[in-house]
Amino acid sequence: MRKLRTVRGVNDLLPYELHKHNIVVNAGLEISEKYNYSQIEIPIFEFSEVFTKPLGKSSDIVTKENYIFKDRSEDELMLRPEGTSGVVRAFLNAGLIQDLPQRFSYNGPMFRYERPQKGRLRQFKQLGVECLGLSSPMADIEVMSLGHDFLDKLNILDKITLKINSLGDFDSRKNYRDSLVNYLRDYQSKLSKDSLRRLSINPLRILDSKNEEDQKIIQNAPSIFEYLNIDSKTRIEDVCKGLDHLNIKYQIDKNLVRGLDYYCHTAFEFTTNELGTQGTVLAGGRYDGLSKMLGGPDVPGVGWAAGIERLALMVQSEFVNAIDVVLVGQCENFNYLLLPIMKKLIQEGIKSEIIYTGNFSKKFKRANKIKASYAIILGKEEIDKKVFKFKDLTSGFEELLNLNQIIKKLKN
RNA sequence: GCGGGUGUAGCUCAGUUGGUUAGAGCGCGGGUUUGUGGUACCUGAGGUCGCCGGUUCGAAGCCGGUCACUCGCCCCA
Repeated sequence: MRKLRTVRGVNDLLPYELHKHNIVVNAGLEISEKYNYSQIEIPIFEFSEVFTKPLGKSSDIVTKENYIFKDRSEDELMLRPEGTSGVVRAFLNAGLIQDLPQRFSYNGPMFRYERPQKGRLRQFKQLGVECLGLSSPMADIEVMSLGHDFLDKLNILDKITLKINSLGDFDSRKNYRDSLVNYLRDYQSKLSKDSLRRLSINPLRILDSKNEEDQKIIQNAPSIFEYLNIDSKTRIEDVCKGLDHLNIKYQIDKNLVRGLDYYCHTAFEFTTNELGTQGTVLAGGRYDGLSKMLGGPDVPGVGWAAGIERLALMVQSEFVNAIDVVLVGQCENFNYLLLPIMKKLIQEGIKSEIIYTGNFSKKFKRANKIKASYAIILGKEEIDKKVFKFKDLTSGFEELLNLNQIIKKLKN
């Protein structure tokens, strides 16, 4: 038979892998809930505008990485490449603007048509939080603290660095952008091909170029901090102050830029160097203009998204699928007698499996393989005496007991 | 979209300058064991050598193409 395969960059998740994903998701949802972020679920695809308007025409996510298609009614739809736009759209649709602030958490698959790499897939999962309706820098600090606690819960904080920057408000950013472009124009001949392209599309991106020549040029480039107006400047100072109060370590990275148009002011990334080039594990920032871009009223917002696959790669945890007890009968007919026994055990919260086939030898081999702790054995002798043989598979000790006695022992 | 590396059994990998029937370990099945597992021994199954084409008397190994994986770039979580 010819092997069927999955679509490139779209992977199966087998139990031992899903196990780590679940650790990540559960930790994220739990800590979010404690911070009073309520779980929300939004569609996996939307009208394309939901994403194209906020993300910006210059972003690759919109121009070349999208999964766009038309449905039977000729509506142009898009598989979601990220979560924030959809959450804000849902928030606006539900009229929750009447009841601010709103705090949401979400998790689920996102889709980007990219070249797959380690920690980067075409269908990948994100877990994120959004805090809507608070313009105070306190909200920025809050979501970063939440992200920090999340990574702490996963026991990977020692491998993580938090980098923050301010992109300023719209005016500051515009002024800075102009002066940066002005500066870079003088070096046009020396800039890398990629950066040259970015010069007209998204000049801020040149700041985090990995090209060595570019790096040299950038070193003497004007800094965003020189162009922050008072409001923007105090904001980033307040954010730093808050992090200090929480004893959260961070680095100011003036070259940290966000790729998506809707970001402003605070931008941050939790990164690791354990995952090769895909080091960003949780990232976000403030997006005060997003709601307006979607056609809604001005609503300030701040949030982040974390890559579940990337975090799962860092989590240390082995998948052990052990079982409390197996039930083995002497012959196939006894399986019927074992069914209600298994049901009872399961009702008592005891993980059980009847081993249906094979002779005793085979059944015990399987019991061993699936890491069973105990076996309940039912043969002719036991039926005559109206008991079960209960075996401790670690010690090999066997005794004749009735079901209630067995349950008592198993629950100890 | 661009560049590098890789592709042999379920998994990890050998396979000499191209040579006849492609191997190992682990795992899997059967047995030694007709009421008892782990250990040990015996034994068996499992391969279009990613795919297509070319060179050759002969290709797992060489050449071209293609697909997939992987690392980096772009981009991003």
